[in-house]
Amino acid sequence: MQRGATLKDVAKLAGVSVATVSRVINGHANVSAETRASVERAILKLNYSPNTIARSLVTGRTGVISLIIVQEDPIVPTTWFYELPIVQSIYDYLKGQDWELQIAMCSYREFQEPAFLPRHFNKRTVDGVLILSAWMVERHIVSELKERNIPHVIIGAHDPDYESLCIEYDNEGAIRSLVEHLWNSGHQIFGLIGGAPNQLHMHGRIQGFASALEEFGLPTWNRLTKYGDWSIESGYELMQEFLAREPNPTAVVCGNDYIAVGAMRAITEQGLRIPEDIAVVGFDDTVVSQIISPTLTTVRLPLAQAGRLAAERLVRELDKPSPDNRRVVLPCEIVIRDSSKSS
Amino acid sequence: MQRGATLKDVAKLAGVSVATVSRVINGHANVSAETRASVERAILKLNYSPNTIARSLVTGRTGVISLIIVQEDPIVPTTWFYELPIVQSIYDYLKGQDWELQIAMCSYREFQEPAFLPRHFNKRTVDGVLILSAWMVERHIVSELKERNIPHVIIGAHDPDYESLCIEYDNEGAIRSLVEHLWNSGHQIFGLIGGAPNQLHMHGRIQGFASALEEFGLPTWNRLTKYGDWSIESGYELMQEFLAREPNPTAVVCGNDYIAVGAMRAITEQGLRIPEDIAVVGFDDTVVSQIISPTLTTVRLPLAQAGRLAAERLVRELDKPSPDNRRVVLPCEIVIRDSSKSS
DNA sequence: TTTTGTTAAGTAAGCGCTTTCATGGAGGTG
DNA sequence: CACCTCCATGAAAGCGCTTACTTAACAAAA
Repeated sequence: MQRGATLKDVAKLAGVSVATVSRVINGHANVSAETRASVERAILKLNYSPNTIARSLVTGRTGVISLIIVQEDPIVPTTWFYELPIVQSIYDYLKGQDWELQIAMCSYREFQEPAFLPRHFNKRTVDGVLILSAWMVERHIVSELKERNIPHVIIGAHDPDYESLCIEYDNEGAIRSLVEHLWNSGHQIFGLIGGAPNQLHMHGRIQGFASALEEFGLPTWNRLTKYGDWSIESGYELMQEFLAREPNPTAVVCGNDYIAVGAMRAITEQGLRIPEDIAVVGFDDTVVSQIISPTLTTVRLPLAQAGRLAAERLVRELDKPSPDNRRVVLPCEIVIRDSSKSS
Repeated sequence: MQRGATLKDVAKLAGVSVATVSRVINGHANVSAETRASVERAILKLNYSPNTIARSLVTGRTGVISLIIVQEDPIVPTTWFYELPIVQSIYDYLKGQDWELQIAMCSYREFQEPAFLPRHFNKRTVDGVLILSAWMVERHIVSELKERNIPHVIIGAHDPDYESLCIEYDNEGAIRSLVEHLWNSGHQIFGLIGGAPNQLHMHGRIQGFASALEEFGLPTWNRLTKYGDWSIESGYELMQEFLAREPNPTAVVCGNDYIAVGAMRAITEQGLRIPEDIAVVGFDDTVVSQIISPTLTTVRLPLAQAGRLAAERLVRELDKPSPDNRRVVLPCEIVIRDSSKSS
């Protein structure tokens, strides 16, 4: 870092005091037009720009927001598809509002450790925090944040008491739409192949699955469920299990697109056709859903919208702390493709 | 941000001067063991941690590194697969070294504007910069950085004069291996479907393609090339053009996996078989290469390695500025799958 | 004994800014 | 003309830290 001109230099050149220069810079009233003009001339001449650090020391604000990306443990590269669109939209918004973005990544285990936040804020000096997590944000984390008086917004999850601002996806509604779509095509026996159920996403999807089938009056024995992880392999294996014993589901709802790809593989290997014999739907609308054959019906999460909204809310909270309505649940869009089209 | 205990508080509690406390914190010599112990006790008792901002103001260092992610204009979501692994590996390394990571994203057009860097460093106070770009980093950017005395490393590209530290991929070597592999399977007529040739990646791949074919003694008319963008659609259309007129290539090298997917679609639509009639290879080893049928031969870029290496070098430079060897070219691994297997 | 060196600790300046308080002049009022 | 108000400006404190300089104590050398 090179040191440029300071307030003092500008003041000297403009023939005024540093206080006046500071007033001009911060747009305060009570500065005469001529003084302002001469100060501005001096600023231009010296190519002056204020030292953010010094300013922060006085004001106690840094203009930096921290984004904590909470990840699987160990990290699963396929979750990356999910994270960058959110980062992008957060950044895009923050850029327009003149906030800086600092990022941190950690596993959900690390994140849960009581020592995590103290360590995190030890060195870091930020005004607010965005938490991108697929897991419940534990109570002690919210307390810690409150205690330190750091505004925060949770993206994709919530805390047990819904105390924090949070932006979530309507997983239940999405699953419900999916089930409705399949129901309308005449399906009666539904299978669910889930990913790790400790993730909140999955939790909502499981709930939605059960309640939708209930709503349609399906007997309990017609709702088959299996849980693995989020991989192609897991989908493949669990689908094989479904196929190994009666009753076979005629429609399979998968926790994400990768699981669906695995399931489709298992189905076609058995010589069964998709969607004629078994319909398959996924979740997340990743690029694979358009490439796989048949193309995969799936759910598009409003990732960019979530990121932007979270950033917006945090900035609003930072500008003037106010009790805001706490929870936002964003609707998801179902994307119908060939893997579930009724013939 | 909540204000906690200060140096002064610690000094008072320990019955010493602030200077002594500062010496203890920074591990300076000339502090007696008892004094140190009592200061440390006071620190613990007050749960004190130094104010990074105040420290930065004095030392002129912030402990923050900025990562500038330079993107297509408009943004193409499919490049995200590329960026996050790099961010991840950078972060992982920096975390261990106690550096913070601030990120910025911009289009390559914005990045090239003379006003970009001044504006960027206006507010931002960072010690070093990592530039993730697929385009040549222009001379004036390097000068600006030099002038401001900000160490930097370029990832995935370079500047015209190779003045900056940079980490690149051996695109030429990768293409050469690919061509060699196809040559060994008996192919004689090669097609290349490229993405935007203004990207340095593509540049290296084009070069490598030409020189490899030269090396194998192929006549010029047997090297067919077409350029579009990086999308499935582009690959599809350009492949159709290849198929529309003689001579048809028997092996097609694509600029990335998406282009390859499009090309494969065009080929199978014509009733031709892959790889029997035409072999196809891609680039980037994205998840689609494993999902498409037949599975796609492709090239795996050492993304994580590049990110880590870049971070390492920057930190080393920051710790003790030293003329380092300037350029690193990382080898890529070719991943042979079904789309190019000789029968 | 006096001088010099060494070490532990303190004093105080200052990093570049914001902000409170003080000041003085211009203008308005009775 | 005395008084008050209002406004533009300046002086100076202080945000929390590092560090050059100083001091004091004590030991070793002369």
